[in-house]
Amino acid sequence: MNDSLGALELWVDRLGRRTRLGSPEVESLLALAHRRESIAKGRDLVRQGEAVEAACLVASGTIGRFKQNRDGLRQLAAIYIKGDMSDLHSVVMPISATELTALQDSVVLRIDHHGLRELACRSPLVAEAFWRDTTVDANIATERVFALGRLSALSRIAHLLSELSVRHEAIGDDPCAFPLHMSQVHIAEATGLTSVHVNRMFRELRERGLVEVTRLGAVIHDRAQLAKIGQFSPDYLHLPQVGIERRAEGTHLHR
Amino acid sequence: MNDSLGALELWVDRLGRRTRLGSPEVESLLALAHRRESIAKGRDLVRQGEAVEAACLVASGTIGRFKQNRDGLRQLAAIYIKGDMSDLHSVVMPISATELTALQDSVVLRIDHHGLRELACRSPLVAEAFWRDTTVDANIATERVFALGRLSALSRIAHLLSELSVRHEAIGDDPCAFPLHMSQVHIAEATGLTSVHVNRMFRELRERGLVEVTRLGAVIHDRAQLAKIGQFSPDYLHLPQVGIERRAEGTHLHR
DNA sequence: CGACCGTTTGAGAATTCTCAACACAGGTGG
DNA sequence: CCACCTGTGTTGAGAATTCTCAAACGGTCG
Repeated sequence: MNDSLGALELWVDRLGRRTRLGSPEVESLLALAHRRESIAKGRDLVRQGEAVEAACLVASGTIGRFKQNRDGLRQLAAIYIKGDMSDLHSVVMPISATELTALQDSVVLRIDHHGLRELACRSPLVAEAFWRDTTVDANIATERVFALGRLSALSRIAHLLSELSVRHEAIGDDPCAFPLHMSQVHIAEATGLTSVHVNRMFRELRERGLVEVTRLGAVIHDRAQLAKIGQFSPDYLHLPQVGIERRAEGTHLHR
Repeated sequence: MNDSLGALELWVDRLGRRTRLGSPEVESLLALAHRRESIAKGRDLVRQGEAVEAACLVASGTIGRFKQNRDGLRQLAAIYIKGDMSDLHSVVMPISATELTALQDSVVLRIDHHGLRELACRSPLVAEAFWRDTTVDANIATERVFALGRLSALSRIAHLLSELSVRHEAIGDDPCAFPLHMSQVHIAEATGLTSVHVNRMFRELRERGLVEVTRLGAVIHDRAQLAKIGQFSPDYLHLPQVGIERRAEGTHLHR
């Protein structure tokens, strides 16, 4: 699905929407060397405390960022889908404080820090674009703090689904029917709940006619209501409608 | 204590520890123009959605970053003390997704984006230092996600106090007796609890002989035990060694 | 077929919240 | 100087949400 447009193009496109890059910069970003790598479900890309020398761009599947402690307590702190750089910040902080794990069979592109650094040093605009990209990531973390600290179980799930809906929309998927490459256990790890309770909340959402989550993905029937329950407002994602409108007028990417 | 050392010096000093800056860079950072501003308790420095043109460096008091929604639900997402830049990221993301509020009477230095940008454009090292600084901020947010999602009320509070202890230590305060310029309501807003429950947990911590929190500040009697309860390990702050180990020379504080 | 992973459901337990009341300090105006 | 008022901390009791433990089910894959 959507493989016509590569992950690198998606990522650079988004960088370019948030930062006005010149075409030489765009060219050199698109020309970044990378290694394609398949990661089986449950496998780690990066361990906690590990020093990395490349950043990971998600090409397919879903990558989760986990914070874990000795007791095995595990919290899913971020979810990355196609076109997301899961650890661009590793360029300036190579020792990972968290762990990156494939939530489903995935493909990532490893891009050496070296190349990224070089571009950033050569062009302040690129440096700015990188910094801005990781800042959006931080925004998402802050939003999650809000959700975990102040929302009920149902709302947290609604919030998460709303966010994923918008992010999928931004990469050309149907915002109301997108694949959810994660189990209910993963949703629980992301929302600070138990999988048992997540299951009950899914039922609640289903019975209210808002969302159906199956193995195949999420089908959202009432996006507005879902966003309302989840206290969700997409500003913090900085995905200006630009992307959405542009697509409406022409080539829809299929599916 | 450390009032001899200004906030700007503290901040630049920390930048320099995390990024190897040349002395011209350090000079120009220290020479950054700024406006000193007193903020009364409860007053906003920055509103949600507002476009800002300057970043705020905390000189005294405590500044909180809040995420709020229409219903008045309010979550404290970050706490800034002396020497912290509360919104360096505003340089690349001028429209604030959160709100900055003084938790106590505070003094901040407003530093125009213009000057910061200029330095970052002129020196890739400075750009890197800035990016790295905001990445630590993101690390803290991620850590908070972990605490909110996976820790009990008691642990969350222990975690927060442990973090504040280390951060105060890093700016020259006594790590076991530092001012807490926040009310129990603020602690509750930070930990996703009610102030009533925070109060009970404080009692629990007091009765266990671990911490005493009064209007004057926090007095930690058993730092190791507190860190253990809070599942706290200070790596993510990227502060340690330099400041601390210089004194203890080789001894690891926790673990 | 059997094993396994993920989902689903039930029932009781634990944590945390809500509501309510009171204490105590500091500041304000009479 | 006192009365009052507001903000903060403290405590109690019952209620609500979420967890834990336990069991069963269905699909998928070797």
